[in-house]
Amino acid sequence: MTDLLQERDAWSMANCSVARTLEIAGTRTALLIMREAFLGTRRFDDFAKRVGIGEPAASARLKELTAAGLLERVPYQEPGQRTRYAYQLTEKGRDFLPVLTALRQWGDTWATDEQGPPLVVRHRDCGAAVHAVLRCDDGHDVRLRESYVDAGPGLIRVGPDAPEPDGA
Amino acid sequence: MTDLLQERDAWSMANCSVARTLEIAGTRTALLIMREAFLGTRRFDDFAKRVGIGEPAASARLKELTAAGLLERVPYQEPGQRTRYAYQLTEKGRDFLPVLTALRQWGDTWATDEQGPPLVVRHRDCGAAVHAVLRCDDGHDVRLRESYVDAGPGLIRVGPDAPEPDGA
DNA sequence: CCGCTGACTTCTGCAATCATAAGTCAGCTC
DNA sequence: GAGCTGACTTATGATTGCAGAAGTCAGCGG
Repeated sequence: MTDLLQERDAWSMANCSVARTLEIAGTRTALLIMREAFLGTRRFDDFAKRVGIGEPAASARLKELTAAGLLERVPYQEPGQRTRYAYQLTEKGRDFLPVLTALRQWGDTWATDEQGPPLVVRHRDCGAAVHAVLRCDDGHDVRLRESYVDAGPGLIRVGPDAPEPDGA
Repeated sequence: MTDLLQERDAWSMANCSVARTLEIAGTRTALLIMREAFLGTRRFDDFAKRVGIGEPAASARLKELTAAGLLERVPYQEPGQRTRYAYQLTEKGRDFLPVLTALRQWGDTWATDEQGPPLVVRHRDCGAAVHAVLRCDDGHDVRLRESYVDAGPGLIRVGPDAPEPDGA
């Protein structure tokens, strides 16, 4: 463990990846819409009904997530019906699955009633339950408290010994 | 893949683990405070300053997270100072790390500027970067689109063939 | 070319969230 | 026991988020 945390006040969180992710999809309704998308929902009315939100909220969130590239609007046509549009996950959106898995897993562990979790996600090949786990690039499992924080290339230092503190 | 998703409207999301997690820590400020806690912040003023939020918001969020059991208020005393209280992660709070790791990772991948991510989390033993990955109980890596949704013990069915639809 | 339907959008108003600034409080130092 | 300091709490007002209801719109069927 380095002493990077000792100088915590010396770096800015302006470009924090967690904060940026939350800017894009950090509201309750946006995350629930992403959950629904992973559960196979594709149509506007179904999103609103199944997430349990009003149409204005569904509209705003779907528009934002589409603009951010997590969802895409694709035309489809049922026989004898006019062309309609569905919202489906892009690669960028599908890559969001670990976030939802981690959220679901935490809720399964710490916020479930006696009956247990309502849903179980299983591996297609073997049927075993899927979990989000932490692993390092060397292939080791990383348990809680077995990690430390290091400076990355995008770290912005501020304060006394910083190059040029432009912003706060 | 079962046809569970076909009957999507037949089950309620009242006890959805994702939704429950978001009820507890689903706001932007709560998640950022949890991030700060993992970065080692423990004191009230530091939380407010480093997260970049006002004191009322910090106060409310810390109170909620403490009440929910993710943080605990512990007394400490610096020499020559009166007793003060610090907020530190409980086991329940530490178990939240996969959520933040997944959020950070998505931001690192999809929302970083040219300079790259500001922080890198490394494995204490080997120094390699830590990631959130999906794995099944049989030990297989689960890639995107290699999972399906199954009914869990807590699934609540509603509608025509449901036992007794009490709520909406 | 008219009515119907699913997919939105707009309107209205309420409730929650948040920052700024000012006020309170406890208890160690002196 | 008065002052000081960190840790909050309490106004106040702006902003955002949200629901419900009503309105718009496009295009297929008839």
